[in-house]
Amino acid sequence: MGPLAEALRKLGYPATRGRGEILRILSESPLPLSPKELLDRFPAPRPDASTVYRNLSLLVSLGLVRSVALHERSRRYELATDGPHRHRVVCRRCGRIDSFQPRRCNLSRLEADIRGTLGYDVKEHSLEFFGACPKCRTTEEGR
Amino acid sequence: MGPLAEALRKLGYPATRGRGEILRILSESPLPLSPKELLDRFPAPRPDASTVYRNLSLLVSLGLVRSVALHERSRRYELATDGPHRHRVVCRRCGRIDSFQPRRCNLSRLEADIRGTLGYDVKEHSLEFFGACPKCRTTEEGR
DNA sequence: CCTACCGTTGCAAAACATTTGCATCTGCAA
DNA sequence: TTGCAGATGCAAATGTTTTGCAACGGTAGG
Repeated sequence: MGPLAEALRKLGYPATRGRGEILRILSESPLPLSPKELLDRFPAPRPDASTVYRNLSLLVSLGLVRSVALHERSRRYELATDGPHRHRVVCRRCGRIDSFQPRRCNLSRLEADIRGTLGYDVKEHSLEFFGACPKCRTTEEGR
Repeated sequence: MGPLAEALRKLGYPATRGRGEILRILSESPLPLSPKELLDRFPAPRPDASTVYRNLSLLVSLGLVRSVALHERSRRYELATDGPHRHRVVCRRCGRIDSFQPRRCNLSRLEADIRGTLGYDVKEHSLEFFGACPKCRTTEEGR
């Protein structure tokens, strides 16, 4: 029984198989997954889609999982428990996604500005880059 | 006939009423709008939702409009033609959205890193902040 | 100003994503 | 081992976005 079961139970929620699998699958994926992709990677017996949605939203509200918005039709999800968050780079041409960990987010200054100007207490941010991946870049040059 | 009609025609697409209205409505909104909100602000006769979707995707592909992802169920859209892009601050509690224009995006260094490390030619980025707005902050303090 | 053509629009329906109600089942604590 | 709160499966509702098709409208050329 992993630390996730522990974390869940500590928060007062049963550590069911579905929840454990979601956390395991996300932890094994280098990229954030859509609910559909997540479901596809479930070992049999697969839970119902509604169960996956319900659990994702529980895990998000508990802070164990976080959503990633890549301007697609559906959201993606990643584990929020290992280390600082990651940033994404998406290829506009072929859809390839890469992620990287910033040395350090030098956005604290900007966050302080926001607090001063707009009065928000900023707790999180998300930052995504869009462009052309190495492969598509060379293809694109012949335009 | 505005400069938008001109821009459209220059690109080989008819400047229809629907397209003009989308650009006008977006230009008058301080915040990015969902397709639904956009439709709600159309003066009668309102176009069909499918027309709005079709035109949004055309305008995005032409670079006149851009999508904004705020981790919601549907995307939002904003004008891409006036000045540099804006960043968003979203209140996790009440959903309030504010936007601001960064003095300058000091992300060029990060973009150079990405080019060097991952090989991407980065053309755009989006940055959103999440937290508690002034009003919700005071409410929250009593937790 | 008129015409023909191509692309756009409305409408209906399909496809897809997400949420909800309810009866049944399961994890957990006593 | 039992009881109960909460989780799950299933079906259906809801919301979002896409698509097919026939009718319509904007534009360029006459």
